[in-house]
Amino acid sequence: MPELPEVETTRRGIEPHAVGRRIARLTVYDPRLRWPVPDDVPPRVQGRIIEAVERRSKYLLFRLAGRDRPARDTLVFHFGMTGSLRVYPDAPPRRLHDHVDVLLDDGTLIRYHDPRRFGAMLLVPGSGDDHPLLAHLGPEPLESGFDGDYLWKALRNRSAAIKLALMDNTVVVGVGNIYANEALFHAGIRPTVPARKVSRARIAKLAAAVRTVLAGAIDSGGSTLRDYVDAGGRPGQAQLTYFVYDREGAPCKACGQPIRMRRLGARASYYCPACQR
DNA sequence: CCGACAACCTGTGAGC
DNA sequence: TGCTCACAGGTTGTCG
Repeated sequence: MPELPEVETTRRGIEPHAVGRRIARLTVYDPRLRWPVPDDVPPRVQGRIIEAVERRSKYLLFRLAGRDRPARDTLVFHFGMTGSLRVYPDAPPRRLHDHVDVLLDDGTLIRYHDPRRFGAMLLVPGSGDDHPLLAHLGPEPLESGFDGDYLWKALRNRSAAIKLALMDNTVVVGVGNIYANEALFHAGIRPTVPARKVSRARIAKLAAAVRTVLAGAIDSGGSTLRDYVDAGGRPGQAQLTYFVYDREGAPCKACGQPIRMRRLGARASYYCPACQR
């Protein structure tokens, strides 16, 4: 499910229900996620106030106020491929693959659901900025640190295919397989080109395309291919705007040529042979 | 250092 | 109808 737009859409759906509320109870029904949820997470989280719901990369971060002393901690979720976090005014019956319930003091329930269990939930001290998962992340693509100059400098010595480099979290965060394909289409760059061979001007175009593609997908409520729903259970619409992803053989929306698919690494890569050089 | 690949899981759709 | 296989939004870890 989730690249940056889906996580951000989820964050926006949860934030108004959660900020300022106290966690009444955290229940782990099935701790088997990417890393097993430690037994001490519920007692360490219960009774604490959620001060903010933020996003870094594809991680959703609940900032928890200190219970007695002012130390803050962060409850981190990652959605893997099929994870989703939903808000319910009243708890519905549990379903298969529901893993965690976060019950708030006004009765609101936030429930984590993840069939494939590639997702994670962990409690990290403080802001978590120095945690191994978060410490080495590149810039946020929608913030000011990410622009054509930055991306050119980050890629100018990389021999890997541009699409693989764009999906590298140390270069820029949040760009997964779908939006890497889409951004490269809008920039007119073939996914297989070595990153360092792309001109500075075309890299600038790519940085702009990453931003517009991600921002547009957030506006559309994210992409729903199969599982993804937002915090209110609604599917996204961004998949309706794809130019290349999962469109092998279909005509390019710009020039009519059939879209092609190649595997790069183990990931399907889609491109227009005429528009992308 | 880098790249290639397997691994972690379940569900679904295609093909036979 | 039912079996088997390939593949799916992500990331980590290992090997060469």
